[in-house]
Amino acid sequence: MKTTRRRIKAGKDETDGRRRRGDQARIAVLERAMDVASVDGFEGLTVGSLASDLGIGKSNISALFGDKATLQIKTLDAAVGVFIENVITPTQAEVSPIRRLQKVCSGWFDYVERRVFPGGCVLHAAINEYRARPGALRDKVNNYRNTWKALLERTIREAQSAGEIGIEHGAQQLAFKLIAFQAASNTAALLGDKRYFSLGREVTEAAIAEAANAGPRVPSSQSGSQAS
Amino acid sequence: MKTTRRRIKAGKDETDGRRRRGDQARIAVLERAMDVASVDGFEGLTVGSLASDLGIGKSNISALFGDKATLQIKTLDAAVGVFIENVITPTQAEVSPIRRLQKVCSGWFDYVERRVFPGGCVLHAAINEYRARPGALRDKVNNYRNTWKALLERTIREAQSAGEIGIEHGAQQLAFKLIAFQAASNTAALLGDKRYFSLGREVTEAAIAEAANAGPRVPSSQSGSQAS
DNA sequence: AATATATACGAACGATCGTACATATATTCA
DNA sequence: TGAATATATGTACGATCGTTCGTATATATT
Repeated sequence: MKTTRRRIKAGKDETDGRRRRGDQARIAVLERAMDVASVDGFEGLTVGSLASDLGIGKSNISALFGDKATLQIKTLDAAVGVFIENVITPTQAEVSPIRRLQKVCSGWFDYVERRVFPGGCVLHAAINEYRARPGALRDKVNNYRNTWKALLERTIREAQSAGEIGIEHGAQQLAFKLIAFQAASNTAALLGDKRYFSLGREVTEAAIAEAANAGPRVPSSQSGSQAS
Repeated sequence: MKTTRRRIKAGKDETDGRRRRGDQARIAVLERAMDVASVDGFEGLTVGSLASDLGIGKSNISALFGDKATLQIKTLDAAVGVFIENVITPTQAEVSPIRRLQKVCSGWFDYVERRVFPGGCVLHAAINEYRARPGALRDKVNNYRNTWKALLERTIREAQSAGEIGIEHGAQQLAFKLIAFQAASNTAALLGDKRYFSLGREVTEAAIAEAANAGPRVPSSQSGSQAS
């Protein structure tokens, strides 16, 4: 089931039986590593526990990936690939920029709610783990974050060019809000705060709808003001 | 300098020289542990590096705190104490609920910008580290998060009762937005994204001002449809 | 002065960490 | 066929992990 939920496509050398075997072994390691990293962090990855989880030897993992730093990088790349495949790719067919924006946002909430990764959004996991730690992984995470930022901002600007969103709304500002709602919803989901998670969905839709000045208000939102 | 920036008050037994000595030693350890935890996480705390940083023996730390789990808990408690002292306490004198809300929010941004902790807001650090990891620390972190949530929501409701904010605005919804802006601003600050950090300040002020329907617009953007 | 308590130190333990090395097996290529 | 390549295994190494033990020092209590 996890195998059908996501899949890393095998490498090019599908003719060479040796590399095919190795690629499948690497994929198996990465599938497990992504789940572990999303929960315990990329620094929480250990060759030993990974090997015992998969029933193989530590030295095999070392042989497949070289050293641990490479394993972490490959795991991050693979995880972002899964993120793209689950959140971004399904929305590219939509021609209307604002509807593409709506779809990619609602798709993000679905992706978290479906627990594609047991630790929630792997991008937020990586960002928060390396936000204050210099190194190659932080640079890589920062690049991925900037890519996600750019995608949202570009889509918003396209919607402005298409007249779907008034130009008086700052694209950066709306993108910031959407990213902020995602960050808070991610932790809310994992901490079991269902109310705040669904609030994240609501205010996200409302923010987009408000930018498109045909926007309906957020549904009164005053659904009983009890705290948790 | 850091010593003046924050300070853990010594224990009760100030008469007993032994306990006074031990309390100061514990404080020294915790001061360092808080900084490390805010950057490398509470799981990144190690007795060995902590001891060598402070020029003392590992066994001394063990003797002072018992085991590592206790050290982590004490570090979290101390860090939250610093958070409260820096963000919450200075605002309690303000009688107007909405101005108290404004102050506590702008105080949070100051606290992150001043790097009271080198890793940014220690509460967000802890939340993201333990969001998916069962255990005593996660429960503790969740309680602290709920306390912060409750403080914001309560202040908003008090502002509503005082007529400073219309009751048509959901207290939970506004609190969610403020917390979300904080989460995104925290990572932005630490990743060097100054633009997004200042955007966090702006949209926070705008969200509060908009709730108070006397709210001025956020400069040049976020205008148009004023909320009901 | 004698006893008790709490902090400090140093050495050592078993466990796990990442890594290296020698070796075996599977697959390809000449 | 034999040589070359890539994956797999097992063992071992040094480093660091958290923790324990015995002991020394400082302070308090009697």
